[in-house]
Amino acid sequence: MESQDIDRTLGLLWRRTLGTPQGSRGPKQRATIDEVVRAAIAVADEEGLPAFSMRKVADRLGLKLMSIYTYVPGRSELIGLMVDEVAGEQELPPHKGPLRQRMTRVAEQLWDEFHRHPWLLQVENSRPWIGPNISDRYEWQLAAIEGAGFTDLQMDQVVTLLSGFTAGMARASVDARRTAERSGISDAEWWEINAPVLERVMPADAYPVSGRVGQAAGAEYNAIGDPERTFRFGLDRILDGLEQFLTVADTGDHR
Amino acid sequence: MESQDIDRTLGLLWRRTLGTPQGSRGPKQRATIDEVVRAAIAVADEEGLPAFSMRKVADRLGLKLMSIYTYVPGRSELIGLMVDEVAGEQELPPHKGPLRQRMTRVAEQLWDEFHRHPWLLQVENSRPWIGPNISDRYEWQLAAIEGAGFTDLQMDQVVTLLSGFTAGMARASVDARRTAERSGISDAEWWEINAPVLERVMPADAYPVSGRVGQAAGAEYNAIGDPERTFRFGLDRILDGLEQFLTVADTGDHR
DNA sequence: CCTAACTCCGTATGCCTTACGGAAATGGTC
DNA sequence: GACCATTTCCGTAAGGCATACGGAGTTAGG
Repeated sequence: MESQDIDRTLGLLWRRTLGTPQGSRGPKQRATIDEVVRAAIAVADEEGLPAFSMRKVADRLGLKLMSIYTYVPGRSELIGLMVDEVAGEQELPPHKGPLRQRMTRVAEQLWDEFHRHPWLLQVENSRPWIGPNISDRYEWQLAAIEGAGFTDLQMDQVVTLLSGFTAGMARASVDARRTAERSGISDAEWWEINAPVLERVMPADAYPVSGRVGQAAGAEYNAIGDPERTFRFGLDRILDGLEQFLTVADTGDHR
Repeated sequence: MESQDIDRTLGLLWRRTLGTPQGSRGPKQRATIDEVVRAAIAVADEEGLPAFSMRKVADRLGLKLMSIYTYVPGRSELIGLMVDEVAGEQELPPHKGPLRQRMTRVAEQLWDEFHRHPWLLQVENSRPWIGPNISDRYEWQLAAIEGAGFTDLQMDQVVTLLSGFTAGMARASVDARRTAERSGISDAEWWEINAPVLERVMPADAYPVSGRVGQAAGAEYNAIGDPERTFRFGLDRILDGLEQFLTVADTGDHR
């Protein structure tokens, strides 16, 4: 990655603040950066990130492949723009109500976003771009727990805890949904093929606990698991733990 | 995906149980499936999953590209074999000690595995393969909390909670490490390029809470965050929440 | 000894990103 | 009004990828 690309991408991320630096000479662009980003998001929404390609973005805009590179430096930078863009879709209303409700909203908001744009879970962000919507949301997430009794350091850890957990559960949920919708071989067919081998290879007594638990899960919901319910269960436990942490800190056990 | 590929891959996964069905006619294979899987893991360990290719696996074994396809049906099936293989690296010792310690070990084991094989976090498992090592580990994870007072359904949810959370935190940790080791542009250079733009675009008063929290984090550790410490903090809160759940259930408040 | 079955692999197809350079359009400047 | 620097759009090509197909050579069962 070239340093000028970093500069350029930052400029694109903050384009609403910085304005679009239009060199005035040449022909007008036939599309706008916003259209490119929106088209890219549409492609990713429909086909997922592995099938997302520069060509498909170009096709959707009636442009030819290489023209896209006059709008964005490359594929990974475009994905950075997409991530910040969808982070701006949700409102960040002023926080009110008790702490637990606020934290719940933080988690739920991410949960919804991951389900609206499942490809977010496939983004490699070894060097995350710092864009306006990401920044606003982080500020909003921290504000949700401001004044609750956490230290500054702990505030960051709490937000990371909620985000990380939610991402993990959303991944399971989205994978399950993808599996159900999978073209090619249906879920039923897949199990039909798996069953004879697995029965042969997994005798009943080899997996006593998993066998029992799997049966309970299969009886309760009609699938391997119910991701939404698992998300709720885990979130409740985490919130319990956080509240307890604040109580204990309050009575002086925790510095 | 063809149904015969599913069958074949299941056979490969459970090859130690089922034995290797050797058609006896033709020439002997020059390598073994285990060698292929081990070579593939080595490639992924060194270069990550995006750079992982069938050609590199072949090169490492002194075979030509297309020969790999006589061992495994394709790339995604090979990855399935790799996942199960590394799941078998860790011992699953009998559980002892208090519940909290047992659950900690479950989380720590995954934490370690993700750090030993960071590419695990990049695997798309919309249809997860059920292999022997995955199955054994799941049984072991459930056994860790067997008899603690959870219902069968809740046992699955607890394991999912611990796994999902750990994966989320490990992702942050691994990404941070990758960033630090990134070739091309160093972390320092990256911030040097970012800083002037961000200062211009993020005035001090626009992000009061993030600004304060970011400063606290920067002062405490020398980076954006300390993933290991965040993992510990979150895990402790989760374990608190789970213990509290059991206590409350015990006194009859929860059905 | 013959031949079915199997391994190894060369070739080709059709994706992908992106470097490079050319043609055409546009607006500022003389 | 003419010129030209700048910019857009895009054709081409290089180099990567997975994998379908078929051929050559090897092996063991009949």
